[in-house]
Amino acid sequence: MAARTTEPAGTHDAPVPQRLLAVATRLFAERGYDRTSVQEIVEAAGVTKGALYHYFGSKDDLLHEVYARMLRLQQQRLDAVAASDAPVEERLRAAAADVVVTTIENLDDAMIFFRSMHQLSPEKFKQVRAERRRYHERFRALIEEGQRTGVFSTATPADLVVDYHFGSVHHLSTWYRADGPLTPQQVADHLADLLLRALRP
Amino acid sequence: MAARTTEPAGTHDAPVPQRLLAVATRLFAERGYDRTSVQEIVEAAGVTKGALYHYFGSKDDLLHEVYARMLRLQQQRLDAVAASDAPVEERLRAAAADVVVTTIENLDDAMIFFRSMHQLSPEKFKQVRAERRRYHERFRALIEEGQRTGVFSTATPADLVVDYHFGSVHHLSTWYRADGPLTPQQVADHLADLLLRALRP
Amino acid sequence: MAARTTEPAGTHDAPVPQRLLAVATRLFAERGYDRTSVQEIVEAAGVTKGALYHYFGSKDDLLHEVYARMLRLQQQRLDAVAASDAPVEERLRAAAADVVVTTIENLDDAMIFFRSMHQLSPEKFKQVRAERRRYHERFRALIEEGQRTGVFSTATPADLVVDYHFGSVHHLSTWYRADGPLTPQQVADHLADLLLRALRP
Amino acid sequence: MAARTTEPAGTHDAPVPQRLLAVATRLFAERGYDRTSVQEIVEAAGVTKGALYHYFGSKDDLLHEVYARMLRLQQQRLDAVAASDAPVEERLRAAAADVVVTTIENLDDAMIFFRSMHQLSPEKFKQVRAERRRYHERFRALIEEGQRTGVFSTATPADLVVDYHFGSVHHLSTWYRADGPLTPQQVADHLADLLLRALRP
DNA sequence: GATGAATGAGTTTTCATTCAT
DNA sequence: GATGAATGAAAACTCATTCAT
Repeated sequence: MAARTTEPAGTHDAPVPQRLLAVATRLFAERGYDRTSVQEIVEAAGVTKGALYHYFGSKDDLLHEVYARMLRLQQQRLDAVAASDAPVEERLRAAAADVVVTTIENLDDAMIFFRSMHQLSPEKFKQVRAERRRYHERFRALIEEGQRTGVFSTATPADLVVDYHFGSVHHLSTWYRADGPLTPQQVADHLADLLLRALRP
Repeated sequence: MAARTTEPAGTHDAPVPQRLLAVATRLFAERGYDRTSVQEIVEAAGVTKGALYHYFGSKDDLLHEVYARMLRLQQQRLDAVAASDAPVEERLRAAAADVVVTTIENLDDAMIFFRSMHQLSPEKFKQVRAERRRYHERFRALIEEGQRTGVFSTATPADLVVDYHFGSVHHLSTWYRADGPLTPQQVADHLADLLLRALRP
Repeated sequence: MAARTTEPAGTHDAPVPQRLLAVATRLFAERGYDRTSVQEIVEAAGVTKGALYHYFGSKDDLLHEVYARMLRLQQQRLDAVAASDAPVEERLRAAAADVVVTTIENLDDAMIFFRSMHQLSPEKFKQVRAERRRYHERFRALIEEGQRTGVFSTATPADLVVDYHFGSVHHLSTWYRADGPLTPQQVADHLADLLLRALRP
Repeated sequence: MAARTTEPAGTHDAPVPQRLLAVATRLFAERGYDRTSVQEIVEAAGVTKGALYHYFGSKDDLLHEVYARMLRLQQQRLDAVAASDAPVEERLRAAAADVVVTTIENLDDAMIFFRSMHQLSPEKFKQVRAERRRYHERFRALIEEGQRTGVFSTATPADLVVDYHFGSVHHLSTWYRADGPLTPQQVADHLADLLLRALRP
């Protein structure tokens, strides 16, 4: 927490590629991918276009990098939570809350994730979707486990439950404001609670 | 319902403005607003650029029209449902399910709605957001009514519950496929059920 | 002949597409296709880039148009000459001389033809090559006719004779100068004569 | 001849400058000078840009080197042939055939020679043209000698005869295929024969 | 009402070359 | 000898919009 003040890491005098990525993330979140020009990115990062293309093959690569970073982070956190030996409802609650906190803490990435995915090149899009699906499946497995063991209601297909919850995660970037009344953890607890309550038998 | 076969209304030989709007809706949903050129729209509609600019002041106007149509439709349906004198849980269930069905039946509009809102000009954006807020408030009022009368749990702020549910509605355009296993009504029933179950005291 | 002074037709205030084509032809011949920028073309033609792309789909299209014009002209002249009922050696001599005169009279086109063919897009390249082949075959048929009837020597395959002659035509753009000692017709007569002498039995 | 298998000399692990030159020759012939980037050359040669600029002052230098190599080779072969004391028609036949064989054996160089000459810097262009002219003059001297001594017809200026023959040599890179029906020597014999037949008094 | 030629500022990307290490 | 990061100018092409007809 000490070093982190207002600007995202890597904005000041970090190595060029990191600086470019940090700046691009901010701009993509602010104005959208298509409305952010390469020119704006390099100006904000204080380098030339040549430098950008030295490190990234295309504007699309920059976007993909944002996704890769996010996917890596989320998969790794979910794996950690799901592997604990707590009861399944606690594992699900932890996972559901954790993805909310992580999303809020990286709200720029999240906004880009949900809004600009279809602007990736088709092949990169496929790749991201595949990784995303793996993530969803891990999450769904928790719900199915609870349904099998009678802890959760089977009234709703697990698939749909997953989409229900991730819809609300997705939506966070639309309404959550850091200066609002609730801390990330409070929001996370509420949303996880809603999920668990909906699953009561 | 009778007339709806395969093509969206207004594609064939409807009056020019409707035809333009229908074509633009499809293209915006398919490739995104920024990636759809005015040229593509007029070609697909079989008219010239001059004709488009005769009826619409700008490309942005076309997008705004999509929003206006959707907002009008949803507000009107919610008003109808909320005004009934059924018990509050039934009114909420009906409203929650109805917005799902309506969204699925206008999935192109919905996709555009959630994905391209920030591409509206600032003033139109504000206008749309304001109408959207009114809609949410109406919906929230139902939840608050249930909470006041003890029918719904007060564990979660009504605000958050609304966002929870609309997150899942928003998300529909990401995963719902017409050729999937569930009909729009079945999805709607499940999602409304999840909401009501989460609200059980 | 009256109107033709120094500038190629269509340079002054001809319709925009013709003007663009005339200017592009000159520049492509002067500096080569790759070294001629679209910017230079539109500046020389006194229009904007948008106008160019209104009429031509790409820079490549402009190049293709030069080829199409040249191919049309040559094929039509060869057809006329070959269809006469003069003895075969006279028809061959006329064809051989005519292609030289035509080439010299359109030396810019010819230079582009031989130097920039491989810079066409692959599909257009194939198309041009196919038309070119038809032309060569028509020419070869004359030689084969003479060989069959004993007028020409059969020492050399007709194929090779065609390539021999067209090599020299191709080469014209490398060495011929309008201010040199020989008129186009004189050069044509000499080259046709060399061909006919080489074919004496 | 013994060592020549499939790859051009200097491709495998020859010293860096030779490797660069071999790779550049292949790429220039394949895609043309302007369409070959320095990056592609160094990648194909397995070295870095720095290395290239260590040995060659510019991309243009690389092209010039191809020309210098070709010109050295041809001049030296013509000198050898022309210096023999055989009758002039035999010397001319030998020279005419030899340049064909040499060109076919170095078809990449030949293609670059005729197609990319005007892409040299002006000063190098002049230099190459001057050497080329010397070569042509040596060749023309043979024809003039034959004309003076009555062995060759004087119907055509010697100049034009030279251009006629070199046109066909130039043209080889356009049509000759190693897997075609004729060996290089057969092609050479035919073309030399055509030249000699055309020169019969 | 409607056309389509034309604009001009914009887009992403490429590239030969340099230079501190 | 050799590296590879960085430059800066230029490349082809796109696009929403306007306007004389």
